[in-house]
Amino acid sequence: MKSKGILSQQLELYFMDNINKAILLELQRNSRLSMRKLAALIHMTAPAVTERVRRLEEQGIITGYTIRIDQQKINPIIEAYVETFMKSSHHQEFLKFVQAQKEIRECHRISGNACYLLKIEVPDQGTLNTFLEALLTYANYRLNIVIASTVKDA
Amino acid sequence: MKSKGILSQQLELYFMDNINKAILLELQRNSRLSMRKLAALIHMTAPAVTERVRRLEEQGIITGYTIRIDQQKINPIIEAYVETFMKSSHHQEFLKFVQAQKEIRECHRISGNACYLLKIEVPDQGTLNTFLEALLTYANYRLNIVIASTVKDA
DNA sequence: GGTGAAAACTAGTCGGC
DNA sequence: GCCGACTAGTTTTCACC
Repeated sequence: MKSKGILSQQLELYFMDNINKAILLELQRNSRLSMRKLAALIHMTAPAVTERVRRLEEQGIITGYTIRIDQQKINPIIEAYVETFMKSSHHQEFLKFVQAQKEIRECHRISGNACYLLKIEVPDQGTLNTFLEALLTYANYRLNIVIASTVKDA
Repeated sequence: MKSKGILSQQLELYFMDNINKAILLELQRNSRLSMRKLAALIHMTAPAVTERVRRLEEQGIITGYTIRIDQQKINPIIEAYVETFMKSSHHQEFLKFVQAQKEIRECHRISGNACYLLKIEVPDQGTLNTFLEALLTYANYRLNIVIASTVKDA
């Protein structure tokens, strides 16, 4: 086994050829594929593809195997994007608030008008109201309720 | 086997007990679990859990098995949320534009100030510029570039 | 919904290219 | 870095309770 210098190790770290791209694409479409079937899809053998998948995991490119769930079928929710304008510069406290509030699904620090863009999900208007009152402690906001969405698959 | 009336069939359609919730949670954490291991985790037997998963798929609650990918490691991108203000009411044409532009990852019709909130991903500033010029045909916009993000797991 | 066994499939390893 | 074959173990899928 050949030893490698630091540089080549780093270059290799995020090396991404067409085969790896194909692997990611197929696993994204169906993560339950066995290594054999995956190998067949990309015209390779199981051991080779297994090793590549192992590396993709090791490098943190594949960060998990999960399912897509139709949340709306389970319990309908109200989605909203909330632009927040910090009242003071207590960002640390605000970020703690973000972590604590389960209604907040995403928090994006953005340039431009607002300080943060929050994506929230609440079961009903009452919960929304409570949440917004809590938010007011930290920031003024502009509420954008989602009426319809199109999300493209990766 | 007891026959069921139309009503009970419909009620059953989205029936979601704690066991099904547990199944979804575990599969969300690891979709490659075998039915056996999944069954062990939720204190059931494999055939029982297999049947439940089959139904969850059939009902469209589980819509796919996929992987989480660290996109930033593969090719760093600029993410932005773009609020758009329609110049005219040609929504149909705009929605065609949304479908056609691969830079647009999500499109949310929202109440409030803007008409739509777009989430876009571009590889560089040049692409961003080209995209925004194309967008200007349909709408005025407010650009919010993402500096940092926290996304919570479902 | 549980059980047990048969049939099918799987990941992992090996020498060789 | 990849292949093909082999093996030991695991998984799914039944019929039946």
